Amino acid sequence: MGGTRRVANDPLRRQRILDAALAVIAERGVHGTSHRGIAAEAGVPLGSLTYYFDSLDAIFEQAFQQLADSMSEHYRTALTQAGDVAEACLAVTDLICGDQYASARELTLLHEMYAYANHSKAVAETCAQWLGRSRASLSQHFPDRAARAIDALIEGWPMHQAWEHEPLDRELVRATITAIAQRFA
Amino acid sequence: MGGTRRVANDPLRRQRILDAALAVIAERGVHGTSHRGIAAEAGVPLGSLTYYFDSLDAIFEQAFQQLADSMSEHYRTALTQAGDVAEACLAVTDLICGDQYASARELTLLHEMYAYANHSKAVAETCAQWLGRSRASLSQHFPDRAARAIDALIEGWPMHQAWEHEPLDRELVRATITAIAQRFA
DNA sequence: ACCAAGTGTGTACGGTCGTACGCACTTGAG
DNA sequence: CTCAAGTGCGTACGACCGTACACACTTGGT
Repeated sequence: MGGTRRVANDPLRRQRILDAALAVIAERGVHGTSHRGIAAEAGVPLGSLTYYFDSLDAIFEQAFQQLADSMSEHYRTALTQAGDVAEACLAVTDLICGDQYASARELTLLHEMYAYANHSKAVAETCAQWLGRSRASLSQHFPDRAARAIDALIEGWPMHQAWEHEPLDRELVRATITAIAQRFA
Repeated sequence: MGGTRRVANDPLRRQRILDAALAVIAERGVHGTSHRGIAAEAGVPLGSLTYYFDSLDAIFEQAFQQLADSMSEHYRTALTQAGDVAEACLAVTDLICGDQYASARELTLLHEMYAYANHSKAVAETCAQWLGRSRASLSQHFPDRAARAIDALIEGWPMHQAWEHEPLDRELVRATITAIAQRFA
């Protein structure tokens, strides 16, 4: 029953468009991102974008959703690998200081996502989910109150660092995390 | 010597344009802000914008500079009024939880500024200055290491809160600040 | 009074944007 | 093979954008 089934010729194209969108946003910001820029970056014709996505806003929404998903996942694995609280503190320190979470590209994209979320209901929801998942990862090792405080720190420290000229003091970060963990143990 | 001196008819106009720019950015984001939108908000003709400012980027740069200045000032007075470390901890708690620094409007504008700074040398410099001044205010009461950690928290916590549904736990914030202050006393 | 020069604005132009849409191509059912 | 239906794309259109600029207005010096 139900009509004939057709198969997409290029099922990866949709994904490549989303990747290209994030690349353009990282380089030029949401304010400098257009259908044509994304199409050029992805190497697909302009018509493809309107075929796969309803609007430019829809592209942003789904691209940011993908960003949040991949960051949540990275976040989760980093904390799941930790065996005890001490290791968890170290994992968090790496998250803050390392080039993994805090790479310039991811930080830039995060800023763009937060800015965009203030004007998009859908992306605001994405942010809320990403927040919830990051706290859930933290809760594997820390009590709720500590998780909240540490989460705020993970957010704020790399953001501050983005405008700083000197590198982040790794030992200072570790000591701060440990102090919070002990305070709310 | 030097030609004749002329006087501006409306010396406040420049300032009103900058205020209008921030209003439009807060409401529609940088990506939705145009010369015409700002002109309508300020109640001035379109030509005024190109007369007072070289380009739209220049307007953004100066509007964000003004934002950073006013926030730095608010920040500084809040901390200067504190008499000792305990009062400073309370002042910081207010900064994080209160509606003053953390009002939805200021938070939105901050997100927009950070996002824009990744693509503008001038605004990046504005961010760096604003960061330096906030840490200087903190240094009135806290040693350098504590100031850095607390500063990160002030940045991250309200940002996190923006996507949270329940209100911030004021007592948790105070306890965290105090713990950091004691750890690096 | 007259003029040079600074102040302010309405309009228009070239360009880019988001999106719609007609058309070619592909494919599986009959 | 035939064809209906889904897939994919080139092009075009109306809207809006940033900016330039010609032109009026105001004012201080002479």
